[in-house]
Amino acid sequence: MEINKQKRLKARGWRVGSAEDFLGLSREEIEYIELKLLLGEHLTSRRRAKKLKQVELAELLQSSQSRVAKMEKGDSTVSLDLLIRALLALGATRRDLAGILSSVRTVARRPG
Amino acid sequence: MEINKQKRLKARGWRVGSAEDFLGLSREEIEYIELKLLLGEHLTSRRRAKKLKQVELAELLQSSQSRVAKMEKGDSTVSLDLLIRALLALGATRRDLAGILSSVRTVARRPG
DNA sequence: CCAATATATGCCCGATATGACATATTGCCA
DNA sequence: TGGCAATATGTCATATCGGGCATATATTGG
Repeated sequence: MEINKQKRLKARGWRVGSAEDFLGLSREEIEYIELKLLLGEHLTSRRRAKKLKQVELAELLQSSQSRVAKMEKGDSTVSLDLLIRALLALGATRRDLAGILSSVRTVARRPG
Repeated sequence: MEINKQKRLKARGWRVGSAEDFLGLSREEIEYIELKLLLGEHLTSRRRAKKLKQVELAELLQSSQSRVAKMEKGDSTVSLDLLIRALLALGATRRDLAGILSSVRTVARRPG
């Protein structure tokens, strides 16, 4: 687990601090978080592909711009449910979702 | 969409009745429900593969037998979140999940 | 066919996610 | 650099989810 990932996760609300340090996260927890980030990233690209702004997608989903922003960022207050329903609403099929899940998340990495 | 599926879905709490008939469900709604059923079925088989009873899995998940039963049946009060976390807790990886999603659900069918 | 065991269903109430709003931050282009 | 559009973040009330219990219904072994 590299430093960059740690930063990205710690950045948002993931209760990682205090007693239980980051490295104390169990495999499931990590996979779960990765899942969210992954789905969020794909939501962004699907939205962009349709030339929609967050506000417009929000309208489509009967939600709000702020919530869409949180979805795309994998905020801790957003459920997989919402994320998946959003993707479905943008036309993704079950197989598309499968493709997303099996894809490898590319994390920006500093040279060296 | 065959009769069997309709029955299975209507059986549980899916608000399908009254005004909006089953056929009125949108593609997303259908995919969403299928997703749950699919994940639920795989949860059952993973649990069985580990020779666990629902009570035992419940304990593992810090949940209750009744909730596990509902997960496995794709009850409407169960979120994808819970289902996926349960699968992760049983050792499934993101790729495993992807495999599940892309699999085709086999529905029992009467001969003839 | 009967117990015993496993699973399913219904309900309640406390926990958490959600939409909405206000506001801050970023990104873009002249 | 300024100014505007887009996105991000914080907070709150309400709606929905989740654990737990009671009980009904399967399923299994004798």
